[in-house]
Amino acid sequence: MSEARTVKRRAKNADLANIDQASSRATPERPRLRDAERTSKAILAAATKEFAERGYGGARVDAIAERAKINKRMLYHYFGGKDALYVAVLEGSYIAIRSAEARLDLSHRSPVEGMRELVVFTWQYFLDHPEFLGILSTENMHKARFLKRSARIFELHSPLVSEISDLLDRGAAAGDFRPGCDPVKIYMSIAALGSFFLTNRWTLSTIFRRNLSDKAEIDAWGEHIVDVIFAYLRP
Amino acid sequence: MSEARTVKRRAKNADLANIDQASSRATPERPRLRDAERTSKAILAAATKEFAERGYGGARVDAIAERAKINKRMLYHYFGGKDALYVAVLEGSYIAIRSAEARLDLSHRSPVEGMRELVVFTWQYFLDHPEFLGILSTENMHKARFLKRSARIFELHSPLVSEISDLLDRGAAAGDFRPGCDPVKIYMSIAALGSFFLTNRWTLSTIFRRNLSDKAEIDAWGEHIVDVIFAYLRP
Amino acid sequence: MSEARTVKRRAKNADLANIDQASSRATPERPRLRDAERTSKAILAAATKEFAERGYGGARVDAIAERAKINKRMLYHYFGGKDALYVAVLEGSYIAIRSAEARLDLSHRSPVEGMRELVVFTWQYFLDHPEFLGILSTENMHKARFLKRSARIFELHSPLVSEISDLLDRGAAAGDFRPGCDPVKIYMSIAALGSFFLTNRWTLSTIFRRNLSDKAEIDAWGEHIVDVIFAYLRP
Amino acid sequence: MSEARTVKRRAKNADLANIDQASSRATPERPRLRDAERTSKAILAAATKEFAERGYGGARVDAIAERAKINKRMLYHYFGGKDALYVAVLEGSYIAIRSAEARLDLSHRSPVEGMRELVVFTWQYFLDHPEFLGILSTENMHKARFLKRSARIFELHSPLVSEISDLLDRGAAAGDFRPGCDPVKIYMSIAALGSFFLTNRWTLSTIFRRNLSDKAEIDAWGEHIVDVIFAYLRP
DNA sequence: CATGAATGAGGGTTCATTCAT
DNA sequence: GATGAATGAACCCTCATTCAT
Repeated sequence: MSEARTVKRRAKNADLANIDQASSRATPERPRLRDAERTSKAILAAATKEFAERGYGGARVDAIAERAKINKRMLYHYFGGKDALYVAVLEGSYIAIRSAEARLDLSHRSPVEGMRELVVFTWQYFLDHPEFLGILSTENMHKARFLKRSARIFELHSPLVSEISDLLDRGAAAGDFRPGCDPVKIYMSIAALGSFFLTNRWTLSTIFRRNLSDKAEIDAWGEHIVDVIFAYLRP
Repeated sequence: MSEARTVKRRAKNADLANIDQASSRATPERPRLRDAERTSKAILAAATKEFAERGYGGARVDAIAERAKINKRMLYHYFGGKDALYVAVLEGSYIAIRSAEARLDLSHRSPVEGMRELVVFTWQYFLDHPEFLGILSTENMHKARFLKRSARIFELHSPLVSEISDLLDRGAAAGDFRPGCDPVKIYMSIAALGSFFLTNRWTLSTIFRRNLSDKAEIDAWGEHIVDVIFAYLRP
Repeated sequence: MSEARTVKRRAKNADLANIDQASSRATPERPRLRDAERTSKAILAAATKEFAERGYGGARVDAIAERAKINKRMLYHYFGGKDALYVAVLEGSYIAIRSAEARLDLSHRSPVEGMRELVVFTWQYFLDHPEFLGILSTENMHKARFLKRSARIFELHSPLVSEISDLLDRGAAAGDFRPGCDPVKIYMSIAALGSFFLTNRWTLSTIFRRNLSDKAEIDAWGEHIVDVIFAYLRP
Repeated sequence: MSEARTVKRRAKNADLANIDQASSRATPERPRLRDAERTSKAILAAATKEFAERGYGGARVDAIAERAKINKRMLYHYFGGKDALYVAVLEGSYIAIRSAEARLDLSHRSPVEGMRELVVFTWQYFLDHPEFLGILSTENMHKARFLKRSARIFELHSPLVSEISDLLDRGAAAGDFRPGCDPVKIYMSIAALGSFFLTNRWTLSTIFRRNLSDKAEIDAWGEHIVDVIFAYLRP
């Protein structure tokens, strides 16, 4: 039986970059009533945290509802189910980082300056948005099963590749970078160094008996990434 | 994991380095002897796969029993429960990689040769043992809660740091490497570049529309890691 | 996600004709422990009642567990789920009536005697097994969705058609029945008159203000069926 | 149904005989007038289908609202709730068939002609109004719990009994029918043969491997009903 | 040592209904 | 009158674990 009724409604919020501000509002004196947009943003923000912290399987719908301070039923009302909510979180996470990245405006900077900006931004973004790394980790554990469904995800990323490519070309032309670098490899190297440190710092801190969550260690690693990338780009 | 179940038994198997051989038996002519050891190895191997593929929360005790082709009750008999089994898997995974690493015998190689060997070995090990990365990912999602319990995990890693340190010192003395490099940072960089590519290749393949599971891409990335590390070490 | 794990186990009891005796046992002093056969029969008997009374959708898994006095979990252990349990009930119901019918041994009776026996048996069976009619009603509301899955259901019914066909042929040859009657139509007429009265007596009693659940009414209807069928068969 | 919800409102529409025309309006030139009546008829028509197809328990209030293309809240506004809506559907269904029947005007026909007319009409009505049989089936599964509440239901049916009684008396007097037939039994036989075939054809088609939804089969059964009834009435 | 039946505590999801606008 | 957001009570099902044999 179990005649699955099709989900009628999906997330309405295209731009999820401002998840953090979801709970702020013009009229705080009426906190949580009859406000569809606020409710759905609150659900998304709560779900992002829950999924990031516990993974898809470990995330609890009840916990999301509680975090969002909404009735569990609303989650189904707005998103249709755990799966669809997760997909919304996933897309929202990518949209958020790519939107922030786009604001860097790398094309108007010198190659060296732009590259440094990109590395520093990426590292800082990872630091400020641990949920993003958590979501990625979870999604990869599932071999990107959900992300593959997303039609627009590639288009979202082509500007990033173009901008890095542009930086590399200009850098090579100016003699700042060695020529022939693959922009995707560069980005992946930046992301690898940043992401690995932050997501794996718990086991790394244990096996090396060194608290990698200390500010000093974190700052040092940020500089390290810059050093590594520029050493690699050095002509 | 959230609901910490009291662990009643612990793994009885000290040396878990030979997980791979779990299902083979040294003396097939004596089929019913040492079944206890064989059973517990089968459980451990099955659990390693299951935990790596699905994470702690997603792993199913029934699935482990089925993979190991043993009665579920045996799992409790030998390991005491899901938690303890997971800890055994975790320790076993670290022991396995560190044991293999130790066999590299870096101290008898030239700095450049030894460093290349370490990078290549690490990359190859990650490629050959996807469970290892899966286990790490899971454990970090739990902020190394289980690993912290392990007393001997630090000792397991100090030889690694020493050997890298020795390589770096010898390399700096010989003028092959720039001086002052932190061996932990070097190892983390190697691991970061390898681990990130492999664990995140699913989402990366999707967002960049480039099949990173292709042999050519994998091989290219292996060389890329070597390039990056040596570029960074260049005096 | 919801990675549906395939049901591993199905009802083990092929012959479900003796559902009623499911709860009787040789050693009643140990009522409900570690007895797989008894447990699964108890579940089936309870499910048959529940599904018959409330339909598929209205039946509650909890209610079945309570009726069977077993832990709800066992129901999934033995049958895999509500769907599969329902299918087991459905098949069991058909097997039960066809088994009882087969014991009539119509081929050794005279055509008139045999036909009367069939009509009376059918009526009495419907009276004694209200669950059967309830199950049929439910299954038809779902347009036999589940029954269609059953491979063996047709074979189960061909002996019935053969036996009625034989009765009709012999009756026609003896001049007792008019020739050319369709055995399926005859059976359907018998079933129609019996089934309709019993399943619809609740509304019929109300609209005609006549208590059709009275023994006198029931007996009279039984005779009526015989009259109608024989009137139709009269040469 | 088990959980009796207190009915707060009742259907406002006394005459439900014209359910079929629910969505047509007499005066299309005044589009926004009498929308209340139109809305309530739309709800009723939608509910009739939904209840007939899925039963009381299986029917979804949301589905009814969607079918009727009205806001769910309106359903509560006009009918008070699922229970009361169901009762309205039930009464409407009976009123509809009895109204149509009354238009047969059996008292002005010869006994044989009238009886044939009644049989054919009933069969055709069942064919044309599958919802009616679905509603009856559902209501009987609940042992006519809701129908019993209806005060006027008996009066609705006494004309039918009278007319059949009149046919039988006139037929017996004319030597066309055997005397002493019970009009209720006759009607129930007609209904039984027609209803059983249609409601049970899904399982019957499966067990006898014969597609009873084929036009040929349906037509043949209609004739069969006439044959059976007249065989029974034959003096 | 080994088996598989049994269990209780949730997990995701759905439903009829009410409330604020 | 009409809308759709909000709710709490189930409902089906799953899981790690224990118990009897």
